[in-house]
Amino acid sequence: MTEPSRLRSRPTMDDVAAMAGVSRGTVSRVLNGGHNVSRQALAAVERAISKTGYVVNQHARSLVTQRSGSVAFILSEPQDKLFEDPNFNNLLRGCTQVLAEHDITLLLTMAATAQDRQRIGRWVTAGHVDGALLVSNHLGSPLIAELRERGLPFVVCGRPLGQERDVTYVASDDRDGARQMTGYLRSTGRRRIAIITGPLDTPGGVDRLAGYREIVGAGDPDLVATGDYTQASGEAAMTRLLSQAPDLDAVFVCSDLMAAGAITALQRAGRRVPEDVAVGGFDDNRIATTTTPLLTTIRQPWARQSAEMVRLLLAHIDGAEHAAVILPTELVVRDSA
Amino acid sequence: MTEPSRLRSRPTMDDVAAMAGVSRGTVSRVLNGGHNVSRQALAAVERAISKTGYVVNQHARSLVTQRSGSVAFILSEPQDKLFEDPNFNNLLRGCTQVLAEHDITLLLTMAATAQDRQRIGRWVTAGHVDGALLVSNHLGSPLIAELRERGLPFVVCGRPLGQERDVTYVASDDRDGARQMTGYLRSTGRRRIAIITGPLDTPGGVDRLAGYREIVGAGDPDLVATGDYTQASGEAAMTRLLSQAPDLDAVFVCSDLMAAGAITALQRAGRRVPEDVAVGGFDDNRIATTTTPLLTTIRQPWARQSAEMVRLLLAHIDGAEHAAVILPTELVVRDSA
DNA sequence: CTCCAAACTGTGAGCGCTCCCAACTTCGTA
DNA sequence: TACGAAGTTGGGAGCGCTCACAGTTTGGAG
Repeated sequence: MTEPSRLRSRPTMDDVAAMAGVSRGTVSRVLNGGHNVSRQALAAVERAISKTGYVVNQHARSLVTQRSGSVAFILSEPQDKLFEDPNFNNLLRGCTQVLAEHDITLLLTMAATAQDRQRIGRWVTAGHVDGALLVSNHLGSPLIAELRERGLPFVVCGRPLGQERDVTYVASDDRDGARQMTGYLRSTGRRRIAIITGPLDTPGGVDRLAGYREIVGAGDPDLVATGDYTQASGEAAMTRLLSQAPDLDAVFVCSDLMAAGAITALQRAGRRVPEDVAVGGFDDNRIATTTTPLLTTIRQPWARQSAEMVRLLLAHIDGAEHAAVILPTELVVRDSA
Repeated sequence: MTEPSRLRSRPTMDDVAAMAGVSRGTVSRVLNGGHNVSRQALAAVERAISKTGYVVNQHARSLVTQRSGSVAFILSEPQDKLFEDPNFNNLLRGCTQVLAEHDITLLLTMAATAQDRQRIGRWVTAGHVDGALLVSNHLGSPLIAELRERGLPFVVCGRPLGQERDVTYVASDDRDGARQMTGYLRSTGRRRIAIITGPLDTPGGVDRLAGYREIVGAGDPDLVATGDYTQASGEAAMTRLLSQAPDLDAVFVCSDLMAAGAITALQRAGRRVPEDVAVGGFDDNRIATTTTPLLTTIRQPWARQSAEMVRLLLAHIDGAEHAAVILPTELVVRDSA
């Protein structure tokens, strides 16, 4: 039997203190900013730290500070979608970066099943994280209630349908974005404007549909199809629309990824984009500039979104009240409409 | 000033013990399997736990057990690639699942920059995790040396080029897979077989190229191009090959994602697949069944790969010796070759 | 009825750290 | 010369838990 490596016990503050010829207290002060420590004590401690290879024991520290120095990024979405959708990418990158500036680590966890959710609920409450960023919550997601009950600070990305009261969230103005796009399509002379929505139990699903309806009115049900934000679903939905309403001359697709799929379907059906059918997307992520033609879309401010989420979370951890932030969206005109 | 929620102190074991009318020790026993606890004590404690909403404080527990109950999944790859590549998805899902069976949480962290790596190095050593799964390591990745020095158990996914000694890793048999595919292409009568390799500082890059060369010999340098596993790079590499060697009649593309790009490039150049040019991929992930034509490829055993990685990591945490596991690959014939 | 093993329970020590307070230096100034 | 302020230092208490060990109860065998 070899000695398990984790038992080869790491140096503690006392070891460092002894080597530096100072007390534990002084070492602690050095570790926490070095205030009120003399020049030579500081130097001695730093030398001892690098000689011993000392690293603070986070569990001991957290036990007393009641802070872990990490926050969770909780995704409640089947993994496939996560990995296909560039928006998550943008959001994750943004949050990681902003948090790193505060020296806080972001931990990504996935809650695909009810069992996962339970494990994560216990996990976050056990003190592993100081707060959580909740992404991709469908209507009635039990995670919100669970976290609230457990008293963990959290911020939701997107409007938490039916649970807006007393939760902090950051959303982009989906409804207005949809209005802008639909209005733009109409302003270019299109009259049979279809829509491919996201899942109707997500804010991006219902709010963008609502914005669209504000412009076109109740409209023709044959002009409405629903996807699940994946490229394949966009393609399928477009095919469906084409058979339901062959005379459509524009389509507002509620995500760029689905729009890419829709363009594929249109072209396969022999329709020219934008001559025969104008296509508008939503998101303005990487994929919008790789389609042929380039996608006219609504820009979501991902960087601001991440920054706001982190800001609100940190504020919330420090005891701030609940807040909701709605970020403006912007029409980006390219070639597809 | 409101009271920060984290200070609204959670119930402790003593609270539970008091309510249940037992001692701290008995509560601890219940929490850790419930052995040697009388029926009524167990019931009383469980009632008290649910009434108080008690959740163990992981920091306190870890401080004494020296175990955190989580392991890190460390990705050293720019994020874009991560999110584009379905292989990571497969691997991540597999590992999460197997670890969950052991009630261990998987934490995903990304080490894109040198600064990230440093932060992660400190982070893992601070005791946040009991071990690490290292994914996508390029030649000379400093993370391996760093983790080894810090004494953290870890398992590498794929052969760690130049650092095979004393590190535990799980790889699939890249070389043999490449031999199988190249041999198959040749067996169907193809004579000008090109290759699009992965980056040559990764095991998948060099080993698959080596396998290819075992079959075709040193070959024509015009038949070799290198990509970075992204779809776009596959498309670009194929375009390059087509101009260097217009007479090629087959191409072995070292990842399915790149193969999808290559097919696009070929079709745009007016070559029929597989009639004019046969295309072989590598990975057999989701994308292989969405291309037209369906992709002939080499199956990597992702589920076994994840299971083996977790098994070895847990063993290593428990003090086992270093080990290397090579998993067999398998040819899957579909329509593209 | 006695005794011993087995089952169960309580308690103190201690994991490695931060925080606080008391004590001890220096100085500059009255 | 004396004295307070500011800077610096050491060390005790305690965060919430597990673990070892000692003590208590129970019950079956002798």
